[in-house]
Amino acid sequence: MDDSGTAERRGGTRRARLRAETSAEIKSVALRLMAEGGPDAITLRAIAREMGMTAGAIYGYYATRDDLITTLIRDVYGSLADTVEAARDAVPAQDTAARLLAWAEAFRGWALANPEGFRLVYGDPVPGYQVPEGGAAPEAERRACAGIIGLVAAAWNHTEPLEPHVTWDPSDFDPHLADAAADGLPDLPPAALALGLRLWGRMHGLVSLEVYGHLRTQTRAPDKVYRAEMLALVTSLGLDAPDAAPR
Amino acid sequence: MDDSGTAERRGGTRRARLRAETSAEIKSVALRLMAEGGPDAITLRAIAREMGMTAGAIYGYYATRDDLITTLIRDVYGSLADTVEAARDAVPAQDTAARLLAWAEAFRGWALANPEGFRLVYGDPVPGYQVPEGGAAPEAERRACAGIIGLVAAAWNHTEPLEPHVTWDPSDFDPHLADAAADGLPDLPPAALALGLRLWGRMHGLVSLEVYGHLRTQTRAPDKVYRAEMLALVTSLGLDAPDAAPR
DNA sequence: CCATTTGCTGCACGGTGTGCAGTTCTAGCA
DNA sequence: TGCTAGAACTGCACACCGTGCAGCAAATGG
Repeated sequence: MDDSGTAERRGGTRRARLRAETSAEIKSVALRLMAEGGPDAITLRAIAREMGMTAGAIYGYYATRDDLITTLIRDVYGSLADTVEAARDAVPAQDTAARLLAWAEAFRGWALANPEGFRLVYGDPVPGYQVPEGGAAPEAERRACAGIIGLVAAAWNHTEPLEPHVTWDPSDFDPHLADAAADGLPDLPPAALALGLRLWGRMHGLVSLEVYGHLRTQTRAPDKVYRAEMLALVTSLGLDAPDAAPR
Repeated sequence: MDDSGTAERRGGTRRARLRAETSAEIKSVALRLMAEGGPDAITLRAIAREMGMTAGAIYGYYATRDDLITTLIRDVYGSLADTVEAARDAVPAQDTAARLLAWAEAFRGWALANPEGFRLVYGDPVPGYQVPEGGAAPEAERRACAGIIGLVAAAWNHTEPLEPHVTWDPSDFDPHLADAAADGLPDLPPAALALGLRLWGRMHGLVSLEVYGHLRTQTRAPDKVYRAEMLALVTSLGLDAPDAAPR
């Protein structure tokens, strides 16, 4: 059925292909289980049961349960980064305020649509999982940070005069942070990096409270609260905030 | 040694006292285990082992493991509320900006000193734990919210003109929220409640990112970032921010 | 002094992650 | 085409976990 002899030339041998498919199926089953029953539902035995295998068989694909979780985090964080970047890029590049709002709304929307994914990425992912050194998904996290900092950079001319004069040192930040954000932007001052992280925290705060159920006990309109905060954020950057109900 | 007959009149019989002590010891051992080995270390068997008992014995004090966790959350959240309130009250009542900053710094300080407690309260507390309906510690959470909203109320005269005009409905918020904050404050407009929640989120965001290890991979000075954000927050309320380095 | 209540043990059940000996199947060579 | 090395998988074991329950011992209270 297949050219076993020369198969290695065009994308790996049949064995390797089957292996990759099984590995991908493990991940997809794990994600499905997580979506259905929460992060606690990710158990090797459940995955194996679903696939008609034994738990031990998974150890042929992932050295340990935490390795599997780390891979899942990488994938999920990547999908988050894709989502917010797509939302941003659906808005004309000139309208920085709208791009920032689109990013922020997409972030909250993704988090509420994938609460398990949000917990996986930003919280205690799963019983007993230990985040590996250097973070679980450094690449996607840098993408997210770079995206926000890029928006800050686009607004920086308006924003800089409004910022309090705190003296920053470039060494206060991860070197990759400035590099990733500086796509065409010659040299962004460290204060802008700090502002980017602050914006990140500002978006993360309300969304995190909401995902973990702390906000809904206090208000019935978390969306309005979040939107008001994001409008205030845009204003604080010196940008013109659109009207309250743009949609 | 004690008057067993009339003991019930002054604080419970000897049996009840011993029972209360054992119950308290269970909690303290659980907290110690959590501080040493993370939230995952809170297992009934480990607690019992530490106390020279059997796991089953704990069921005489707490109906289920989740009940114990809920009690722990209540205690820990209460200690957080105590800490931030004390820090706020150590500052003269007139200086609202300084009181807010003290609150914010105490919040971050507590979170970094008790990361497990922070996870317990604001994150997935422990493997498989389900937050009971209405939240695990509604009383302490209301205290925390009321504290922030009280600070907003104290600043409201300065702040109101700066706020964007979003129309809020009083029914957007939990009725208890306004009640708890309105200690002598006759009727706080809903916009101030919304602002309080937004401040809560703004403090929570950076601290949460830092506790879960997302901030340190991007910056070496999370304290500076947080402080800058809090100074900007104070300014955005229309208050005079103190100098950058008050201590 | 005795009956009752209470606290606890010992054990069982089903669940978990993790290894390892042994078996089955398949890929690739002769 | 047949054969063999090795990959993939099973079955089982171990040590944990939360949770119940029968039974026992001690403290309590009349």
